[in-house]
Amino acid sequence: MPRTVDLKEKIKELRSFVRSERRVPTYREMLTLFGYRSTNSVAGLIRKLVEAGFLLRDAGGRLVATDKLTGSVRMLGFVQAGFPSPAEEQEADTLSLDEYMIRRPESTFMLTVNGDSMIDAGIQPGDIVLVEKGEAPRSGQIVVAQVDGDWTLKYYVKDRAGVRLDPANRNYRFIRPRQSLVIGGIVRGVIRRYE
Amino acid sequence: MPRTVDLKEKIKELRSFVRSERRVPTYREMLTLFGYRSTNSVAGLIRKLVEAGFLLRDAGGRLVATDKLTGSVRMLGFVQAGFPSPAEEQEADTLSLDEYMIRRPESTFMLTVNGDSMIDAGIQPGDIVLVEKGEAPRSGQIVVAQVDGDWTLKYYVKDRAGVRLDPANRNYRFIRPRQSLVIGGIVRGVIRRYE
DNA sequence: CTTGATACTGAACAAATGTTCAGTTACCTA
DNA sequence: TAGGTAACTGAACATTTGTTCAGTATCAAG
Repeated sequence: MPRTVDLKEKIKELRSFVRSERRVPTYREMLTLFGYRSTNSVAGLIRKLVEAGFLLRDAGGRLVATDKLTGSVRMLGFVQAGFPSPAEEQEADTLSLDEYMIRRPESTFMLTVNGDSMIDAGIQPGDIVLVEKGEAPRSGQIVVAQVDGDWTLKYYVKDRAGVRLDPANRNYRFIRPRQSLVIGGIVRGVIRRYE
Repeated sequence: MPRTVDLKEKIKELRSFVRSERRVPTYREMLTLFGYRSTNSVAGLIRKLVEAGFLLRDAGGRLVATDKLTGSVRMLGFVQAGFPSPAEEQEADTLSLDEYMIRRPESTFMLTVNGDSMIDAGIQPGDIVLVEKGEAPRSGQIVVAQVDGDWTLKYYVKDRAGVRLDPANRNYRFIRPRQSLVIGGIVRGVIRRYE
């Protein structure tokens, strides 16, 4: 068997470049980045990186970085499963939070939550909800809705009497719209930042 | 006063291109994208987009898309403040969840939570915590820690008796490490996806 | 050792790139 | 309605781009 190149180090270098420069380096830039002296060497390496799924070629043949390369966070297991070893860290593919959390960017918005009406659903004041417009809510989903003039965050529930909006807080009662109900959007995700 | 160009429509087109192609279009591509017939027109528009902060030039003079252009979600106000009008939607700048949530990508990991020991802090089973390694925790921060062999998610608290790990659940008691305490990292954020 | 497959070099090439120039067109305001 | 400023056209240019070629170096397996 002939010799094989070690991709890991190259990927690390490439990831670093793509993150800081926000673009795929040119062949000449990869020369110095990877320590080659021929652009043909770069071409060979790129072929491997495409095969491995770190880069891909668009319709025009241009190189595009994938989430596997670009993503911000390394996806790992469960808390109880322990903590990753340095070896595992290097191995783990990265993931983009944007890709993970947002299906339809054109119709998704962030809203800051105030009030504690959804606290038992794990949505606290100050949290940010990702709201997707356009689709009709199903019973049990959390929605941003305008009930009789006031905007609020509640569970959307359909029952025999019609539509009901349930809080996730025992101190509050459910609301049943009297005159108007406008669904602003469905809550697709929640994010919270500490500090 | 001479005429002025309407940037909004162009930005919309450009955002759409950058999102789908994951790169800034070339001048020739912008010709068709913006409906121009001269690359010099494109150059003029690019100058405006750079001034407006949607694009920027790196050290080598290459065009780079900013988060203002690329980001996945539109940042808006509070739930009680109402819902954005279509006009506001067009205006709002976009934001990247990765940039917003993650300071140090190299040392940040995602872990899926199981167990309900932090439920009163709004962290539910199935949620994903963003954990940052490397720094020493301060009292009151949530940490992923190995206490006497078991990995767990708790508040890190320093008191007179030493270090204590507090759950956010009245059904559980705090833990005080007997033999060993390993801090895996500090919880910098929580994300949750519905469906 | 020999064999063979792969990694890599060095040089050349056509195509595509961003920039620049002079000149024309469109529009707002006074 | 006239003037002026910015938007835009059309064409040309030097660089840079990714790709390709033939040939050498390296390494593992038999």
